[in-house]
Amino acid sequence: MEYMDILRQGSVYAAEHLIGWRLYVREVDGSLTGGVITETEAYTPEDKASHTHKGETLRNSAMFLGAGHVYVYFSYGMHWCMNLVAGSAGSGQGLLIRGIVPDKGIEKMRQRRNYQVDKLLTNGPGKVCQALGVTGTDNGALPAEGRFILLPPDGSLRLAVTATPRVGISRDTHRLWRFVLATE
DNA sequence: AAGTAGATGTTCT
DNA sequence: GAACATCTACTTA
Repeated sequence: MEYMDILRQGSVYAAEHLIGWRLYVREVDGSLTGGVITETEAYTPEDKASHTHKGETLRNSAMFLGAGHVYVYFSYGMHWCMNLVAGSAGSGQGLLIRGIVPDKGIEKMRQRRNYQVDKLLTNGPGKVCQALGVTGTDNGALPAEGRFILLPPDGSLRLAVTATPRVGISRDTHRLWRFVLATE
């Protein structure tokens, strides 16, 4: 399946089924930086923890652009976090990229992350954006425009996906909308 | 190994 | 003012 077909199914479906896919950013020199998506969280308008729960605002407007767009927001006054927008235009749903395992451009990520040990490079949503160089200027972008690239899982990988409660929220904590890749 | 505090800006009450 | 889809450094055991 194409990644767009997965995103169009909605954020919960996409958050689960994009685990194992590879997310890359194209650098200005043309090289790729990124890796395997290992952790995601889904958000929908019905969900009280979602930025879109109270409708469209200036900050969250990219979440209403429809499947395939990128929503980047500024978190806790310090960090950028990126989502892939899912569902149809106007539906206001997306999935937060919480973690990847780098497999391209690792040296660039180490520099951007101030030479953290590799295990800590991209194991959190703020860390992912810092390592990939994603900021507010990427808000509203489309992968089709070439800066973001999504590739299917490496066929040799055995994918075991686990659903858990989401991290860092205080409302609608009962939803099992965090998905992690359990490697074996 | 586990817990706490501090940084810091935007959004909402 | 308070809360916040976070991260790091520093404490205590």
